[in-house]
Amino acid sequence: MGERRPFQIIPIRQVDVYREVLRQLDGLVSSLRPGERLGSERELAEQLNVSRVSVREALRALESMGKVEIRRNAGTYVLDPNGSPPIEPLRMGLPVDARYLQWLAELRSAIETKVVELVGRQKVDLTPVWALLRQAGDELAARPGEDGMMDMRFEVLLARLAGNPLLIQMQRMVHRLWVASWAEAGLSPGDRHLFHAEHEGILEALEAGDVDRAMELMHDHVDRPVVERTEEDASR
Amino acid sequence: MGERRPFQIIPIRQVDVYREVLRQLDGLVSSLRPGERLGSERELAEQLNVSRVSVREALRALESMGKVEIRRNAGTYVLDPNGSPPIEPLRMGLPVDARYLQWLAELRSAIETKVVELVGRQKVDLTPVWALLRQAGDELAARPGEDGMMDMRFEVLLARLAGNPLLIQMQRMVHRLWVASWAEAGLSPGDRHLFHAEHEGILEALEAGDVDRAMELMHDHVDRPVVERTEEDASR
DNA sequence: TTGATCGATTGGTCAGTCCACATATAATAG
DNA sequence: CTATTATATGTGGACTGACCAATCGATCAA
Repeated sequence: MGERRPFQIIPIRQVDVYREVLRQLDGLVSSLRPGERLGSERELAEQLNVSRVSVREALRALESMGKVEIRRNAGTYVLDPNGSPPIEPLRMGLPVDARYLQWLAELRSAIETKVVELVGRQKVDLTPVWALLRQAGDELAARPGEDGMMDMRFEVLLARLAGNPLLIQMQRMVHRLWVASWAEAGLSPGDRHLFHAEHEGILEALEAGDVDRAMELMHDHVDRPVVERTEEDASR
Repeated sequence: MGERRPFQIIPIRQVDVYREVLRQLDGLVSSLRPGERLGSERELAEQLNVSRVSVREALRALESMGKVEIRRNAGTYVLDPNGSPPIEPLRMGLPVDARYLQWLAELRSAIETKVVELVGRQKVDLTPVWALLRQAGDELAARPGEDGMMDMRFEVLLARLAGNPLLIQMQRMVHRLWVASWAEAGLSPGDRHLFHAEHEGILEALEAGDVDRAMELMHDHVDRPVVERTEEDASR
């Protein structure tokens, strides 16, 4: 090659088609409301001037991110960003054993006590919680066997009153992990009558303005020793 | 159609190729160690007896889940499952303002106080933390301007001592959110000398066995009022 | 030994094709 | 007219075969 270079050689802008498609479709999804339908794969491909394959790969990525739902023969639809967050990032593929359940309980306790603290400090109106609790008491008397997810509903409502969306989201993740893990371990959810009584105790402490006591009660309510224990947990 | 039906018609089991490929590749990834290479797309496709397209879609999903890294012209490699978890599920696209930073601080406080509590209750050896703190003090004296991520390193080490992987993972997520948010808001990280002193205070309380005081110190250390405030935060 | 070259491999992308299923529309039997 | 049945169309799912650009090694020449 000669040393004279009459033309300035500029590297061609290498667009990573897939990334770009993902970026644009992600933006499109954000601009749409939950339930709305994206164009068909063929439409999107044509508008973006890329092949259907690239669109499909991007949609798969969005799907695995939980942002979008792909319905066979029906189209792709935007999901509610507040709907059940993924728990894989937290789970980390750890085996569900007694130790794991203890870790989970500690996590729950960290969050729930914070919720109680925030609710207590802000002196919010607790009437809806009392209403929920009373309804739960009626259900408990009528159908003692039913599950009803009372524990969950109580704490979700409380977290909502705390007014911290990040805390709510985190609670959602931990709760999902919680139910999944207990189901996987095949353990019973516990004494619902005891739970109900403890809920009342926490609420009463909150109403009385005794935040510290409410936090302590919540801590004991959530972070109790796991009944079934494996062999290596003999100590302590 | 006649009412006589000599043949029993059984619906053919329609396997969803993509799901099945994803399932199997996910299992393969779990069985491999971080850094290991999956077979080439063509190999995997042949082994699974599916097309390259299906393999690629599954790999994209695994990639967006952070389980795998696809390197152009080089292959697909298993990622460290402990490496920086995704923060999208927590972030929820919320705007970063003073309120948001307050929420984040509350989340941090929930986790960090729990960490302190666990460390305190287990009476673990705090020598490595002291070592870290001393080193940080030296750095602080030598290069006061440097960042060094001390706050982070201190709390990560403490969380490790607490021995709860779920808590550690959650802390990772919140920390990533924390640094990202403060950077986005364009705020200064704060008085590093003060932080250092507070770290020492927390450690001293832990060493003295005063768990409650350590928790309180950590709470105040993390959940302090945000300096810059927006207009609508006049109240309170 | 050093440097250039060639070829095989790999992920990225594409066009085109076929399939199964769903929905809406049109045709038909009652 | 109604109700049922064909039919047409659109959708995501999957496959094939091909080409590209970058990378890495081996081979070959200076």
